Amino acid sequence: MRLRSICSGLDFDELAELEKIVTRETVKAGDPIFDEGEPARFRYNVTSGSIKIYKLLGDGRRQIIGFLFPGDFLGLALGDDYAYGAEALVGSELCRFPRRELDDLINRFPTLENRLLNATSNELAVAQEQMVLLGRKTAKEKVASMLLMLSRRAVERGMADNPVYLPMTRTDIGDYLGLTTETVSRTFTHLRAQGVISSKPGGRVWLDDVETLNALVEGF
Amino acid sequence: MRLRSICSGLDFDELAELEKIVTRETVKAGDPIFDEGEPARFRYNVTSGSIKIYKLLGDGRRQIIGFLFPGDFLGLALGDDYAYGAEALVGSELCRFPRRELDDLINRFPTLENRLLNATSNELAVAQEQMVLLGRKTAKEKVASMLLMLSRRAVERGMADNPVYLPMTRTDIGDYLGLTTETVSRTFTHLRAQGVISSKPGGRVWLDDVETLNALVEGF
DNA sequence: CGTGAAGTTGAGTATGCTCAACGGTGGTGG
DNA sequence: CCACCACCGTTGAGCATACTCAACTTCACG
Repeated sequence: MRLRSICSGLDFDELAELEKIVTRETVKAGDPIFDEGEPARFRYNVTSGSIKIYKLLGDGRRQIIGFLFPGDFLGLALGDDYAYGAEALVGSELCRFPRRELDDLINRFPTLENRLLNATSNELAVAQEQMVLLGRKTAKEKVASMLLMLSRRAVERGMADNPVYLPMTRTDIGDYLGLTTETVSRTFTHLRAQGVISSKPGGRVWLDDVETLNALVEGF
Repeated sequence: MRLRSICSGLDFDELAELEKIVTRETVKAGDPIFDEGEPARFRYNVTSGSIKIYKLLGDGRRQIIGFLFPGDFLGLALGDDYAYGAEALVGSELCRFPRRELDDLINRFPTLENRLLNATSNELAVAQEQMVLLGRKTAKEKVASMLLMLSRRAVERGMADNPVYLPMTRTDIGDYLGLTTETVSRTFTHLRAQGVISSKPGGRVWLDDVETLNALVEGF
């Protein structure tokens, strides 16, 4: 289970080699995993919890470039240093692979490389979708898109699609959508007033009117 | 030369196989290469010219997710359909590979797959950088970032770094930076008035004060 | 309970958008 | 060859969406 995503479809030899170099790591909510610009000594695979990855500008402005959930990779980028920082949103578990050794394995096992190519292509498509959101959507459309994205990803992990769980703060949501906390808060209030969503404490949001949410995402 | 980027580092057998399935395609300025949502029958490699790739919202809002130059790949994304549309900015040449056949070759030649993984990882890093631009930078910072990006990419292709060539319209620039044409135009005027850049007809822009441009990019 | 962080709401503002007019340029056809 | 026309770029005036600053409330955790 803990190597589910990276390992499924691999044969016995490959799995054994991966087991040899992996280290399990447990982090608490708010713990940094690595910082932007730090030497990239490890690559990771999330096995439980949720992680945010972000980039910073010189004056402290922050852009969250992704939220990661079980099965997602972390630290795959090229280059000697991490291109972004990573921090746990809630208590999480990770598989940690020394970069050198994992890259050697990737070169020796084409199945593994193929798996990584798929994961990276997928991440690229998600990033391109996010560019549309950041460049061309309104605050309401941005929030609607995020809610449906989280719902879709929960389904992918075999969870319920409807009460969406938001483990991140309003500030995190703002830094992900290119908005301020205040605007995020007002937008939630507005969607709630319209009867599109309803929320209960603990960061759970019900999607009451998925039709309207979808229309907001598509931009009609 | 025409297969430079996809082929360098490949051995004779691999090159010969690629030659067997490639078709050369020439397009004029403004010609579409494929549309978003169309079945993805081909993958491409740009050999000359420049291409824009973009995604659309239901009401026509457009986000340009990248400009491609010689050596860049096109249509690599997963899925049966193209996730974005592509159109030539100027007269361009492309190498076209039937998707099935190229994917077979990729599976047979790990060197080729490794090359694609690198290209995709690189594109992902660029996309993440663009998310920071779209979500957190001001109009002036966005334009400065784009100018330096084009300068850097020109150098990568062995061209001069300084007079930057802009083969795209103000509308394209706006759709790339998440701005309107008017704001792009005003920002250029402002940078020109400040003595940071100067421009001559034909879309050539001189970067006169690279220090200031860099400061704008880093966000201090 | 008390404390600090997170969330919400309000008032005023600013950055960038909309609508509009005008000038330049390149391509086309008379 | 030149006149016309469409497209592109620029500039202006007014406006709107989202930001800033600020106060207050709620919540989680000791």
